[in-house]
Amino acid sequence: MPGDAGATIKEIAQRANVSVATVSRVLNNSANVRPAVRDRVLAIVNEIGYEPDPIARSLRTQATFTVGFIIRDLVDTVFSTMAQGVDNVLRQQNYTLLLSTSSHDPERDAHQLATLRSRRVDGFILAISEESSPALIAEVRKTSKPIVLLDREMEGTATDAVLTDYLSGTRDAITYLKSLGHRRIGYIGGALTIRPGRERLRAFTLAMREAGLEPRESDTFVGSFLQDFGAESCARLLDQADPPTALLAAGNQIGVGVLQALRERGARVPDDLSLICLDDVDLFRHGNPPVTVISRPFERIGELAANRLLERIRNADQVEHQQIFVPTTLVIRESCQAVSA
Amino acid sequence: MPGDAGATIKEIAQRANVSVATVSRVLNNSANVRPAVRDRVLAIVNEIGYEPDPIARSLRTQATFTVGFIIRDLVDTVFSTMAQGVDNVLRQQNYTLLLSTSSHDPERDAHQLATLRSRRVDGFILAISEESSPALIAEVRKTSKPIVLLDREMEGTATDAVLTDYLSGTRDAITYLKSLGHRRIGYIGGALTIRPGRERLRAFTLAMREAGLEPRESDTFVGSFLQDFGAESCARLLDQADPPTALLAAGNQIGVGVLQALRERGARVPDDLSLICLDDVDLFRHGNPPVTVISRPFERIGELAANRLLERIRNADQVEHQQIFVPTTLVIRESCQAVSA
DNA sequence: CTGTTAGCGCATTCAA
DNA sequence: TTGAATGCGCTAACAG
Repeated sequence: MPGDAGATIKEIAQRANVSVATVSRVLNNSANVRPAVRDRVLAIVNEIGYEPDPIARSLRTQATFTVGFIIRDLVDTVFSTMAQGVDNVLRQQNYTLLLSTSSHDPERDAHQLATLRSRRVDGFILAISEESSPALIAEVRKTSKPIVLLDREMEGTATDAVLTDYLSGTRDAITYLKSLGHRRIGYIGGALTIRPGRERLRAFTLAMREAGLEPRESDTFVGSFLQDFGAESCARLLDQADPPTALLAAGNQIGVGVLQALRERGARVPDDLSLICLDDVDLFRHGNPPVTVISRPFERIGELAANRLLERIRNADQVEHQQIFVPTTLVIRESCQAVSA
Repeated sequence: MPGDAGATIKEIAQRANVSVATVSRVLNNSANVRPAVRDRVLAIVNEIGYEPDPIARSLRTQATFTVGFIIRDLVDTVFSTMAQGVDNVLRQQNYTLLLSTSSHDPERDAHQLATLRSRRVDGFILAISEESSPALIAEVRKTSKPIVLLDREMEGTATDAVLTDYLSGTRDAITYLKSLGHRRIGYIGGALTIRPGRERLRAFTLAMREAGLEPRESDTFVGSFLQDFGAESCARLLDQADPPTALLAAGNQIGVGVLQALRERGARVPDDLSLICLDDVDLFRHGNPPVTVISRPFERIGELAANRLLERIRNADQVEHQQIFVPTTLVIRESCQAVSA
């Protein structure tokens, strides 16, 4: 009897001897309903465990109480933890999360965005894989629903964003390394086609100069955020006749690759190379040695994005688009040491 | 003009000089429609980029092309990677994933299940945090939609399941340790209230006996899957006057806790303790030393579950409930060594 | 304060 | 092969 289909507003109305309109009113505790009637209806609702059909409701109201979230993948802890943050607030606010991954493919980003749009989600949180994909930008423009970008920037689109301030933590990292006597500091980072790639490099360069150090072109590698790139770049870095004494791996998978490369050639951290990684994940936190990292609160970032989105959904007439900045911090562990020479 | 709302079937009908019924027919390529008419309609559909409203469609058909997935959290790589697997197949089949976490709380499991049910998802994939929660069981029973359990068992519920065969890998692990000369092998595992807790312990015990070894009660710790429990148990294990020479950490977070405890007391792997962990995550794969693990294909498991669910959704009249078993394998790395004595 | 009515966009029965 | 009419379950005018 208590199958999925459930009772309808009509049955409640009959049982309570009122019209469906009245039932609807008490259900949406709107307008004026005589308390006696209200209670009577509510009693019946509870009795038969009535639940309004959100589909029918959505058809009428054009609101679905759902949020679409697109990320490149769920395997990377950084993204899945952000997703956890998003879910934390959505769940608490009775929104449902429609999650979908794009496999680092901007075409898929666009396609998933279209799909979620057709599903009439009330808003989007996007951590797309390519900021300047025309298909994607077109798709974003088609959407009239609010969008919050996660550490991304898209020119000419009306979006809010939660952005990481990489400079704060990077500056501390460079200062720290300098205090240990390091002068040559290498850098391995991802593609400049998304904000993290650009901004991390910019932060590094700026922090170096502020510290009176000039980053060398031969010590900085910019390519992809993937592990392989980290490994290759690290190998090339160390192949130099006179390699740097310290390295900033600007991406957690890059860091994994670096560790792998180091291990393969029997180089030891921090004895042979001082290492700082960006993004604090299990491997760095609990590794041997534990790796000093530039850290940011992934889960919190997801929560901020979700909160921002819900605010805008509820307050659609806002004009100003917000950018929320999240600072990074240096967490010192045991992967750096003073230069001996 | 190309807002979210979009055109309706009615507009198409007018433009094509046919009835809405006919448009609906070509859209669902059903029944008999004269080719000429069909082409005319399709042309207009393409021209104005019409997309049917899934909400309205769902209201009518009672199908939503959505799947609800409930897991305890997205932070643990094991779960988020399974979620990736689920998404892989759903996305490819034009289903949308409604994801929701329960924070290890069976009440929340039940609540989220109710929420997703009320959203009329076409089916569920569940990795709940407590198999015998009455609220949860009640909620599961209320559902007429198909359910696939992820490494869980619920008595008296009509569900399919994708189950891990822990014995295969565990047997190899014990055999391997025995071949290295180990006789005393410790075990740390999670609560017996969910299948992984029970089944891993059973596999361990069985494998030990098959190897002619008797697990000692003082060497086996069963409590929770969390890191803290792993750390505490490991400490207590090593506090023994004559501790075991090898340890099976039956859970990835437990393994993290073990590593942490080991590190804190300056114990080295594998010199002071041979270690095998269950579930292959970054920290073990790329740690120093890399940890020998019992491994299973997380992403594949998610895919299997999703495929199974879609099959059942499309073929609702199946009677037999399937259990799909996924084997585990031993991946030997560098965390075990032969006993010296 | 409450009931009647219309319609959200679509699929589907029944006639034609 | 096609069209007219009905209703999925609900909300929102509009009357009363």
